[in-house]
Amino acid sequence: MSVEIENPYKRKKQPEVVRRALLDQAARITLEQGLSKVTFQAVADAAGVTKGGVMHHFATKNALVLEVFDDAMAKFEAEVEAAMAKDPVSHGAFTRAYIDATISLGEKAQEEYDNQATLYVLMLGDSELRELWAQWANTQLEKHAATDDTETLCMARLVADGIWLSDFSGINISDKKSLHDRLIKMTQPDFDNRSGQ
Amino acid sequence: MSVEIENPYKRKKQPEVVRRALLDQAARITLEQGLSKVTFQAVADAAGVTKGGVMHHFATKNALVLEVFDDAMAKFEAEVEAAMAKDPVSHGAFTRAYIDATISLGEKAQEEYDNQATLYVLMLGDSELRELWAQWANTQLEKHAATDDTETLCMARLVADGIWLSDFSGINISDKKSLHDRLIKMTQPDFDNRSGQ
DNA sequence: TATAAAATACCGACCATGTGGTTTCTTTGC
DNA sequence: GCAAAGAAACCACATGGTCGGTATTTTATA
Repeated sequence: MSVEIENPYKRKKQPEVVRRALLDQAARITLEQGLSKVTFQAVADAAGVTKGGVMHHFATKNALVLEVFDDAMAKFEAEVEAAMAKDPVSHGAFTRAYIDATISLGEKAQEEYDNQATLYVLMLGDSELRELWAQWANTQLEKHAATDDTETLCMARLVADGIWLSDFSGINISDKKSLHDRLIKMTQPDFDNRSGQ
Repeated sequence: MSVEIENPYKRKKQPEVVRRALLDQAARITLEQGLSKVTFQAVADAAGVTKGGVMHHFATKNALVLEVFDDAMAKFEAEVEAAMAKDPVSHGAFTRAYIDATISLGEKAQEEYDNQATLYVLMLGDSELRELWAQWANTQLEKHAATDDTETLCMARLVADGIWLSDFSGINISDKKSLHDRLIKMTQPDFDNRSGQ
């Protein structure tokens, strides 16, 4: 029953949990305060470990940021693939999934930090990450060229990106839901035929 | 462009030229290496003055960055207004101008593209600047509500933003020119009537 | 199964460097 | 002469990174 200070070394070792926390906190700080505020100290404090602890998991800051980015990209990819799996229509399936993964409507779980925003903020601030992103995106486009290569579909994806940008910077969009529905309609197989360009 | 390095103290004093060089170099570094590399030292070196010289013009780093941003925003605004002035059609004039100011086609001067990119990179990395940008954009939207408030026009602008994003990150867009033309068509007064949504 | 050894997880003191910022001084131009 | 332009030396401090220590967990071995 003594009030002795616990020996900090005696804390339970749970590398996976700590590692996860470090990535999450680093992502949160990136989003809320910008990449420059993602310091070993800040991440360590946020995750409840010491700087040394962080550096045990991530040798350099670059490595840390890279892993945060990879993590975000993996989540994004998973989200897209999950959405595609549920889509019965093949034409435009990738585009629909991309749109839904990119645009955050009210219904989307907001409690988790915004994964897409982390992704974009990181890549826009670092040319190396930008290349990784471009590589991923271009690969995806090639992969789904058979079903998602029309100009209309490309445009729909670009609108989604634009919406994210507007949202993030705080620019008003009058009716996002309506716009979203319109985008989805644009991805229907017969859209380009039934309505003029 | 950059001020020549002559014997210190003996160089002619040209505060306006130096100031301009500082803003330009800071913008260039922002674009090429990211906001974190914009240090007094780096800007000073690039412009051929000393750190003290930079700080004579810009008391703090925030002030420097803010002025770079203001500068870029002013240039963007000027570009938009110039384009609008030349447009005989009122409906969608702002949107057309916005599109042309945002998308960099071959014919467009590199400077202007760089300016736009600087704007976005800065604001995406700093929440304070983001607010400034949102404020400007929202004001513009209000101002041109009479001529540019339809969902189609909003969408066209969002595509333009999306194109910039793709361009900047290096994602392939098959036929940008064609897309651009399509966007411009979307801004015609009778677009929403003559072709289905 | 017991135990020693090796590997891992994490702490905490330390260091070198670059940063934003201050101050003082010299030069120029009116 | 005097204010502005700019140089140059300086400072405090946060940062990325190193290093050696300590506790826990896993693995090897008997």
